Amino acid sequence: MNILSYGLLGLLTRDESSGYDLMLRIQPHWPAKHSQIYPLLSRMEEDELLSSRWIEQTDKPDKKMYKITDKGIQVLLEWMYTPVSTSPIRDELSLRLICFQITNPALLRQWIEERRQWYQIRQDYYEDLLKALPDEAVQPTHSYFGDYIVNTKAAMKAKAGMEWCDWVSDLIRSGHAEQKVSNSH
Amino acid sequence: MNILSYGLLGLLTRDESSGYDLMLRIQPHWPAKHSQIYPLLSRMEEDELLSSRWIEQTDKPDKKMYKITDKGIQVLLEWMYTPVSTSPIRDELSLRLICFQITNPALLRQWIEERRQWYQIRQDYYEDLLKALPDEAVQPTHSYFGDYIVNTKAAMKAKAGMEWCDWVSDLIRSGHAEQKVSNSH
DNA sequence: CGTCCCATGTAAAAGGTTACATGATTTC
DNA sequence: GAAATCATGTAACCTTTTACATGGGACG
Repeated sequence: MNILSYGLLGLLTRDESSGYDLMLRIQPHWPAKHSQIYPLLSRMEEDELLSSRWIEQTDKPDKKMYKITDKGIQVLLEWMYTPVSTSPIRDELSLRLICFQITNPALLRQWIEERRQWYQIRQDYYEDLLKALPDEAVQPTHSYFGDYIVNTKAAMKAKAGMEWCDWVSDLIRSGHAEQKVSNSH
Repeated sequence: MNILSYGLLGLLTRDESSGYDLMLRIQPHWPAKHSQIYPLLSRMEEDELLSSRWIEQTDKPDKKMYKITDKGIQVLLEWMYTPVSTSPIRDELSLRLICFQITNPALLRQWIEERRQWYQIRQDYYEDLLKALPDEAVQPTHSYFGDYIVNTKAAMKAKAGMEWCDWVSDLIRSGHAEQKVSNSH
């Protein structure tokens, strides 16, 4: 049982879902391909954390709907009371920046511009997800409160990324800077 | 040749380094264990991107110092002109939050508190790295400008994370909220 | 006396990506 | 006619983590 498996179990506490649908639902929080998800679901069914049934469809391919079992809920609950891990952050851009001097300043400007666009797309994406939530999700007792704060986190992180890009752009435009305090942008 | 390999090559454009030292130097930007780095360095030496020599030490174990070759610089430069990838973001906390309702509110408060502390430690860490840089690193022409902006990025991200934690804490303290606009905290 | 830092390596296992494989329906 | 969406699965490969393996010096 890895983190992704628990995440899938968690999604299944809300709705009965197909593997394909679970892939789409978990993507915003934990990118995973179908080739990784289908075997995990099979294994969890073997371990009796999930049960499944085939739904026949006429216009679309048939699908296998998964449901969490009592044992599944128990296993999920046990996980919830274990320490939360923090994932390592790996950004190729960082590795390029620390040696970008061997190239030219235009390349730096291009990277920052591209990255800013990427952050913008991400911010828009998560704000769309927020808009799709019911208004009552802002209340801590609401069942979608978790989605509300998680999507807000992603949007805030993207915004911080954009601010960093703008800060770098200003720095390279002016060619110099007064201070090197990180939170004085 | 994976991203980590290029990152190691990049660090070696600055100084001749041992594998152990490269591990310590790359950790802030790309977490990697020695067991991953040593084989990559060996392979790059085989491919003649690096050369090495043993340095005998009396008080510490002997070490193998790596130097980048002309071929290595060429390969690194080619990589610099390829598209920059963006790493997927995976956070266990997000997966827990979207189904935390099956537990209790105290657990949520605990997770946010712990996460805030973690962000604080990260911010302090990257600000210490910034303080260790020479003052002139703020200038885009300086050889440490890359480190300056990369460490600032990490510090800003950590700060954004803390702001999110505080925002969530406020939400759960007040028990309700007026708006659900992400950038109105 | 135990733990941390230095320093190098290998092996096995787990996690994740890319490619292979199939196939109907819808949309441009 | 091409591409995207829905829908499931397997196999090969690459990346990363954990564990095995060794050993001296410093510090408390």
